[in-house]
Amino acid sequence: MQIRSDDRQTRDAEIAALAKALSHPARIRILRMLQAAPGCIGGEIVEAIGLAQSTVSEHLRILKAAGVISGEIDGPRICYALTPAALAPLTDLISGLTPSPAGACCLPAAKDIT
Amino acid sequence: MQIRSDDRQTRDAEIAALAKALSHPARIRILRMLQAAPGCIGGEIVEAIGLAQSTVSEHLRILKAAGVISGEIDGPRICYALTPAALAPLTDLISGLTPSPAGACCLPAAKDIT
DNA sequence: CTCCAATATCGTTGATCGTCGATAAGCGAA
DNA sequence: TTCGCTTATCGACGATCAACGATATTGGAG
Repeated sequence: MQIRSDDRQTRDAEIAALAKALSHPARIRILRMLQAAPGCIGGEIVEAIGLAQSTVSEHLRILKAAGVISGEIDGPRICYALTPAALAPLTDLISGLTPSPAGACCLPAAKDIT
Repeated sequence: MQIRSDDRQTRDAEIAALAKALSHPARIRILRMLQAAPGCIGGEIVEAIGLAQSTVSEHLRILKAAGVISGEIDGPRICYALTPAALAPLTDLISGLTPSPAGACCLPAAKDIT
């Protein structure tokens, strides 16, 4: 068994899955809303987003599946909270990217263009 | 004039677009490959990814459209370089997310469960 | 118990995505 | 010029996504 390559592939897929969870404006909005509202939030999100209740519920499900938010039952409603620690693999990748090795690309000859 | 709300919507969409650019394992792989290879890279990506040349070209186009990479023409081939500064809006959002206000959710009564 | 409010789930429809093969375009070499 | 190599573009197909309305489920109030 190839634990090594499987690990690399798995991590790429995991990071891509996290990015996909953030790849919709409505979900970005939800995250910002939860960040701004320290209190309990339930169906207020539905009103603020302006989409159908079932659609917002689906977005919340996606965010919850990615581990970015968590839902706690509070009577008839559900209280969502941010758990951004789940984004660590994504932020680790991004922070590891360095702008560019300057002239490391394409060798000396390429500079003649200027 | 609601420059404010338009700005917010636009920024959410921009952030979502950046996340979407990172939402595929092959594109994550390409970024890691460019990070690891300081020299010029062309069709080597195609071989390493294991997908069709046209598919890889499409992934490169998406990354370039998002501003995450840049392509410099070097004779018949193209040299790609990382430009991760374009990810700033995304990282700014993520770094602004705080884990959770602890018991700020669902008011005092909710604590009885324990 | 019944009723009401909040949330989740189901089924569908239109749009977008990922992938491929085939083909075109650009550029250096001979 | 023509030849060969590298990259981009063009359909086309299947899969996934986003959105909705309608319906089920859950839990408190009366």
